Amino acid sequence: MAIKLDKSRPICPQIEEQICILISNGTLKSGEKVMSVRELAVEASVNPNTVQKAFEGLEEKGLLKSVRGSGWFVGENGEKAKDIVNSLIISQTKEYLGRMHDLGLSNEQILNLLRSDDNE
Amino acid sequence: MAIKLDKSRPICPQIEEQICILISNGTLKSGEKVMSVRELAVEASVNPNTVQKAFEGLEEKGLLKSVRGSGWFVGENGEKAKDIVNSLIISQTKEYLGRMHDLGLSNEQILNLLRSDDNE
DNA sequence: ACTACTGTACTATTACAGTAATACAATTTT
DNA sequence: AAAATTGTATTACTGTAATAGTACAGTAGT
Repeated sequence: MAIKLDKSRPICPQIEEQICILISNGTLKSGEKVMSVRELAVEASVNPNTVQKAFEGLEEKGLLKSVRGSGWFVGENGEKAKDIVNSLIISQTKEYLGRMHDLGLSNEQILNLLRSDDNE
Repeated sequence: MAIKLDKSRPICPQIEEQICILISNGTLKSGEKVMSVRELAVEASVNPNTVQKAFEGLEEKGLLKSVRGSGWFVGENGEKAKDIVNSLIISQTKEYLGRMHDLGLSNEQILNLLRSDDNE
């Protein structure tokens, strides 16, 4: 379960996002146990408190549930994860398009830019 | 000179970015005087110190220059602004594509998504 | 039972961005 | 000359994110 983080952005939501992705694409399955708070903290070179907070956020969303003393487990509602990932895709795309428009690009210019980026 | 800011992100670099755009697209011309630190702070509902910091950043980049007691003026090198805007476009596009890949989208899926977003 | 692991809770500390208020210096305007 | 406006500098405060350290509670394996 590799977690890659961008240290220049808030870490907690990034952890939530990554786990959400792993659930949505089936890498983490319903009922499955996930890495412990301390374990993931070491792997991601992050403070256990930060991981704890992220897991609690995912619990509120119904993606994880905790069993005290035993561990954290993936929730039963796998579709929820896909919904969240989709909304992330949409919101981040809107944000990106807005920025590009601010920077003076038309929709067509944006598409051309992305097409050329494919060939790198 | 309208400045629109996203309060959920660091303000200082946003101000720098917006001014840079205004210079690159010719809204602000070489030698022209820009709004005063205090004036812009009021217009953008932001602290004067933050504007001051942003202007100093733009001075380092050669886009603005200050005359004590008189005001801030647009520098002579208009091409520099365009270069900076272009590098912003490229870096933010790379970042966006990276995020979308993390979220499980292929290049083709991203292009389709953006094409459909055009028709909103 | 014991040990090791787990989640949970709490306080203190650090770092950073932005705010707030004030004072001073230089130029422009009147 | 005086007043107003500008840039500049300094200090203190606030809110937030993350770290650090510690302690406690529940579970699992031996």
